[in-house]
Amino acid sequence: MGVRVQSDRQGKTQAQRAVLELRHMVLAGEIAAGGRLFEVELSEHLGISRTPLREALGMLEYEGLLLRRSGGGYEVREFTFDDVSDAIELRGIIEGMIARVAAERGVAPARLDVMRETVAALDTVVGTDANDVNFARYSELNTQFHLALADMAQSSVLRRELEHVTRLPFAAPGDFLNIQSQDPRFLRSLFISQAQHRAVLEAIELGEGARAEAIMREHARGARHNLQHVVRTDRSQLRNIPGLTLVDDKSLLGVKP
Amino acid sequence: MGVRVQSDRQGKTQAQRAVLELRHMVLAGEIAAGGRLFEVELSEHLGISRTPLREALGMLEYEGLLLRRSGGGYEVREFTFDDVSDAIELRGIIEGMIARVAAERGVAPARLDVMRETVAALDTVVGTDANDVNFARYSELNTQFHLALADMAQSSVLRRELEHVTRLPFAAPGDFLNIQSQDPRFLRSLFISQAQHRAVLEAIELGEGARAEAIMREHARGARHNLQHVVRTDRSQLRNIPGLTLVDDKSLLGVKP
DNA sequence: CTCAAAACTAATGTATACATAAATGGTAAA
DNA sequence: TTTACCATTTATGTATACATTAGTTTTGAG
Repeated sequence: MGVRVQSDRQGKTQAQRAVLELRHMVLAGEIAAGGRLFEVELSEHLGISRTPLREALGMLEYEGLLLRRSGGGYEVREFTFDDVSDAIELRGIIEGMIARVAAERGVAPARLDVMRETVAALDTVVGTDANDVNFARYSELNTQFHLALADMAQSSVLRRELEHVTRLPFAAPGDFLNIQSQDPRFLRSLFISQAQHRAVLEAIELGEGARAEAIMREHARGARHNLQHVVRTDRSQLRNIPGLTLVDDKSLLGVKP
Repeated sequence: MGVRVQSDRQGKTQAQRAVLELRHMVLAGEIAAGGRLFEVELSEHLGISRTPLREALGMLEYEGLLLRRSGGGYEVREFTFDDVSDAIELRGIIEGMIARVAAERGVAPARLDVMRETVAALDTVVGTDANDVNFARYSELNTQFHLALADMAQSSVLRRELEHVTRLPFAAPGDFLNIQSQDPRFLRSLFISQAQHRAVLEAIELGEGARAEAIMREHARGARHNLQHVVRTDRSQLRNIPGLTLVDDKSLLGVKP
């Protein structure tokens, strides 16, 4: 799944390391949305030959960050605000299907235990007061929760598709947790989110497929709400959401305040 | 979308042509599921250097047909019966979301007209009697219908995701239309399918998002029913479904007759 | 001045050689 | 017999040179 942990930085091959570097360059705005990528220039910049660089470009195309041009070469993909919104919702749709399938087919006790432990740990982290939230730990456990969920359907097709969607910047479950906001609505959303974690675990345990699906779809809506909250009240926080620099200004301006 | 038309055969580059050839080799069973692919051997076999061959292998990994091995290199992905089933259902889930979003956001009249014409053409092709079906034309128009639907949400994220899913063999809308069956249940499924085409068009026109979504989800179920029908009554037809050679025998045997 | 064709330059696609890592086979020790 | 180690072979990763295509500039005609 699109989880950007530090250990990814030590890629095994030059191509993999180039992926990390190029991704960073794009997300940092060093190459603008719509901007072309030139192989010779980039390979010199990264100090590698064109061969692994080309491989890296292909991988980033798979991730959805780059587009192939009809005449060859790549450009950085530009997103609209709706794209961001759709990607988040799509994640919810697929996680919803995963949760339903897990509920319908049943889950091995060991896998349920993993999720139970994660949910219990999340409960301790969230606390009972908005000032009582360990954000870093929450983010970590949130990721674990979503990884555990991805495995629950025991379906390589579903896992792979979820992985594909969440490779987009802004589409992974934890991509909105870097927002620095003291607005109580934002902080309160964590409580709601955790309630949904608990609820979907219960729905799966009880074999309630439709309920599980509905909960996960609504769960993703939380990220969409947070996105809208940021756009409306504090746009400086957009820099804390990966990939938002790639969204065109026109569609951001068009978001109703 | 995963539409395999003949014009794809003339790839612009050697890498693209290698993709076509390799895909064929895998789907024809020339390389078995789980089997390794060796670059030097394949490049000699295809008469190209390793460079475009490597590019082609990467593209087929993106399609989901090949898996990357931890020590490098690729192997052909093996599927279970459930994988096939899940892929079909997942397509329905995503097409369902597309239909809902189209209904919710509205669709430009020109796009609606395209779909109206396609549905009308499908009506003439399906006829009123099971013996009165022009299969080749149906298949063509069915593809057009699904392409038109993919465009209707006007969402690059959704279109791209649908494209990704349907790149899998057996997951594209037309992948079950090569089944040669005189069983009236199979033939009748075309009538039902076409009724669903009509219904989803109407739902989108009327802005009925939930209805549109439900119809497309059920629509994909038709392909799952046809798959089960074939497995239970006439397994010789499995060769007419792309990618079924890649499904492990064990899970095929496990399908209840 | 505009447009089309030709010439030139830059970028991408491909082949090949070299470097590095993975896999295989043989041998010795427990 | 099994396991570990080492040497050899094979396969993949990378660099570089060459071939082909795309893009830009220049020139000439109407």
